[in-house]
Amino acid sequence: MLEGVTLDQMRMFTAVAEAGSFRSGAARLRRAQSAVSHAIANLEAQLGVALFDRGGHRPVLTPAGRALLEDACAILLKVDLMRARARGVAQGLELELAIVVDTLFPLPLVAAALKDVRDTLPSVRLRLAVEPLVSCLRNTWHFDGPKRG
Amino acid sequence: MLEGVTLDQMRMFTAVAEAGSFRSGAARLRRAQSAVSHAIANLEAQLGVALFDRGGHRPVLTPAGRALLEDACAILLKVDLMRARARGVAQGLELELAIVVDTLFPLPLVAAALKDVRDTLPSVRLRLAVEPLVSCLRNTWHFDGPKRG
DNA sequence: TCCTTTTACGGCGTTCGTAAACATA
DNA sequence: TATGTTTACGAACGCCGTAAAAGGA
Repeated sequence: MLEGVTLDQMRMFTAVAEAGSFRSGAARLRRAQSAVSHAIANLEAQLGVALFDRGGHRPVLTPAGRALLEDACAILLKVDLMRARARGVAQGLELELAIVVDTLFPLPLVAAALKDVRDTLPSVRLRLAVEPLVSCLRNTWHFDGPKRG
Repeated sequence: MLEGVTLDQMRMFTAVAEAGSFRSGAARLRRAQSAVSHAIANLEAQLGVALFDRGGHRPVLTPAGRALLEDACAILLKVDLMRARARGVAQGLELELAIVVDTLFPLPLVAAALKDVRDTLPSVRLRLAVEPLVSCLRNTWHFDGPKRG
């Protein structure tokens, strides 16, 4: 409690912000309201900022809260991405991203995008095909999400 | 311990990776070696990946460890940035970033970078000076890390 | 009066530290 | 043998949940 913003605190924070109240935020995380209340209070103490305005019946984000909410969301997103990459590496299952672009689409944009993907997710194997758009409908296979286990 | 990667674990992880050993990593964080050992073991269990290869006398990063280390560093960086922004907002103290670039450096790049900074950190006041590089050495002040407290 | 948040208190889990056992060059 | 990591065990700290109190509409 002396040095430490926590990922759990951020999860509580985003849940409350999205749900609109401590109660529903707590319900979303299957936690008691008191736990959420404590966590948010601690987070506010850590940051030295009031995240919510408790003036009214429902808590409403302060300007600081709005700004910091973006940070929290971005951080949680990155954590999920890290876990996802770890799962991929752990299972040895090389995720594959197959992309088919029309011959008319500006290739440099695709190249730049793929480079970003490669930098962010080195474990993902990329495959690029440039074809007239009609053939896409015949050649691409159906994709319904990653298989588990 | 069933669901939760922790920021503390990531701090331990990066400290060990940078220091080159559990012992020196622990020393850097003012913690006992056992604490670091436990934390890293838990992190590995959470991610389902071996982060270090304990074959030799010194632990060495596995390929997965190298990849995930980048994620951890990026996350910790974002957390620090969030805390910094919170401090700025809390104290009302407008942080100021003074940048001096050589006259030969392509200005559009600087402009783009400053725009990004402005988008990410609206509370930071930016100041840009374009000067011949020699004057930098006289005008910039010494920087030896963030002050604490 | 109803709904929501905060506070009090007790239990539980996790983490940390000291110290001994183990492995490697 | 010396350096460094893991394991064992005891203690402390923090978090969560139940329940009662306080604040708005």
